[in-house]
Amino acid sequence: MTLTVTATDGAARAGSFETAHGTVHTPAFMPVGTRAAVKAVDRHDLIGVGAEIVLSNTYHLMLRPGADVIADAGGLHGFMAWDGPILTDSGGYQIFSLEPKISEEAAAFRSVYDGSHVRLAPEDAVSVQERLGPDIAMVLDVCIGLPAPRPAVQAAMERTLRWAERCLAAHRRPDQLLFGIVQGGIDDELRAASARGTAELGFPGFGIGGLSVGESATDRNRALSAAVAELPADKPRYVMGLGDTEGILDAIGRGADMFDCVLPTRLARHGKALTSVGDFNVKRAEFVRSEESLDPACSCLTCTTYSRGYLRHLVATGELAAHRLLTIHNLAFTLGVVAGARQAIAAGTFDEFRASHLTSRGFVDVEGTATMA
RNA sequence: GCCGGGAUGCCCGAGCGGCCAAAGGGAGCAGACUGUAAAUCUGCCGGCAAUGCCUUCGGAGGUUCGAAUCCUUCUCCCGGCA
Repeated sequence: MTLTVTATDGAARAGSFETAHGTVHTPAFMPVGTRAAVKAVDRHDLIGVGAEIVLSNTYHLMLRPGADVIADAGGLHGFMAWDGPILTDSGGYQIFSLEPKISEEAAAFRSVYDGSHVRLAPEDAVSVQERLGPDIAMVLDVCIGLPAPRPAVQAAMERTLRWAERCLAAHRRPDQLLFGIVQGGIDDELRAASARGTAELGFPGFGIGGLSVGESATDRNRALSAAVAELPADKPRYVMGLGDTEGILDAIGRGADMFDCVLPTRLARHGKALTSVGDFNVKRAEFVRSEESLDPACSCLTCTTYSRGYLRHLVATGELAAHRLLTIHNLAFTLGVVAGARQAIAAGTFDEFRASHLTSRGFVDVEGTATMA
């Protein structure tokens, strides 16, 4: 599998690659549907908002409803009625968020659903994902939070590399792409070594993980550059878990192609709207009688139909429609920025696009990193 | 008309002589959230020249070193009986 680069602008690039369920155009943002559902919305909403590929999760789905249930339902595509590309995370993020006991052999989790013991070895992550049937599976990596002492970061990175080999050896499905994952914290040398080692294994695509876990934007961008420099140009580079639009544009400017993040959907459920002129809490009393849309520059379902005053009311009263409507908008906003970047790269105006995005949202560029003004 | 219950901060509501500017909710305000244990969490929330002072617990008066808490009375609510 190859990423077809159709345009470049500096280090930024636009292109596409093929999966068993269709083409992914890059840069791409993937809404997160951890449990085979993007919270508060459904496939029609996702299509309406311009999502091309969605993400789901190995750990959660193997527990509920179980990989075999999903396999029997026609895989994730059949189960969740999404016939476009799907990527599943391997459970590596849960190694960070749920802090299982971890050995060279496997991660030993407690189920968040019933407390039972759950063992997840790299080979299990692969076989579960083969049963789930996403177009793209991820290797099981060891994601650690930052800041962390260098020896711990190095150990996680090296184990990730060993696990990547095991995942690759266990991988059977030819119709499924298995991406490797680069670790290494914010240490340039570790990042470079991780990227080199992962690239040598010959994956069709590469996750850059272990970022947006506590480090500064400056450090993240440096680590990103260090990783990208060692990755092949003809394979997609997926920055895992990065979702603020400033961070995404910083990463696109450094050659990243894919992103996913719960931020737009979670913020929506928490009543916060992302807009072209900055983010705000929709519940604010000042919007009680507002007839404006959330974002005058947005053409999503929510913005073309409902007023801020109405949305404020829905959020304030806890109406479930607020979750869907704000989720639709925040996804449309984020996907819109990425689509805008794609067009700007094609037009050779990526820097201007990024600069105007930062300015209107109240950010400034500090040595290549978006920083709040 | 009689008997009984009640009136607490923006709202609901605890407190029932000092540890009360007064629990707890809600509302309001602010903040967090980044490969989802998250429709979640945190802080503020009478006023001020502010390690202290001032004004608050229906109104007025009283008892007490000290009252949101006890007494008298007034007003208004609620329940029962006429």
